[in-house]
Amino acid sequence: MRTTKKSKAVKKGWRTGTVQEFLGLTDEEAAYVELRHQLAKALQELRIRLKLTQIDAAKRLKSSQSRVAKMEAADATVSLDLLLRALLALGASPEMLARAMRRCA
Amino acid sequence: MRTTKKSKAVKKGWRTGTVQEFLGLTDEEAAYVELRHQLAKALQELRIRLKLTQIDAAKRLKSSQSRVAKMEAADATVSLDLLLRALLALGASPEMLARAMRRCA
DNA sequence: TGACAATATGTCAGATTCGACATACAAGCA
DNA sequence: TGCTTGTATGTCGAATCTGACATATTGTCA
Repeated sequence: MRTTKKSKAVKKGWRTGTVQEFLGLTDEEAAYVELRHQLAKALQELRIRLKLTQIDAAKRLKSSQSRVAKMEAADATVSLDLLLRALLALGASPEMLARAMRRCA
Repeated sequence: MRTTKKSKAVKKGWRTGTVQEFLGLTDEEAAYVELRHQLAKALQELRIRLKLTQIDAAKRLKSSQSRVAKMEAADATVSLDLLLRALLALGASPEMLARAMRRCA
């Protein structure tokens, strides 16, 4: 939760804390979840930049529209493995992946 | 194959070409394989830096020694998913992951 | 409003990956 | 040489992940 959002919430009397605290996640688990979200976002951005629909993307990935939607939503049934392979298949450079990872820090 | 190695090989009359060419891999497939290897290497380096045996590491990862060995060998039965979770569990920072990715480029 | 295109969600059988175990191999030391 | 410790490899039942399909939701334009 960003600080700005948090302080506003505090003023309004909300109980605060990170999602991590709320769910009782360890640091690795939190990092893992964050990583998935960053990669999912990167995938969506890349697809849109390429002006592809999810169906177009699915064809390139030899997958289905529904799975592409789940990838972009970082659905629990989607592995990091699939996310990374999808990014590479759409032509993401290692640079791009590295940048996405950095965002997690 | 690094250029230095290649030129030496050429002098000795070896037929050359990348592993990628030889196996007929697409760019994404090659990148995927390279990524796995970089992460596997990073995992081993991290474990050794922490002065852990594979058995110690396995305990922290709630896995087994054999699987740790396979992770470090980038065995085909090990997913990127597992590799990344292992790295995070040993305390690798997103920075460290990003650096490993960069090495692929 | 209705019709259409894009995206999201639920489900499932088949494929892949998991931890665990057995066992083989390698290096160092008595 | 045998013994010990650390690592590598093969296998397997159970768990997870995948593509595909059906269907629901959302957004946009006439």
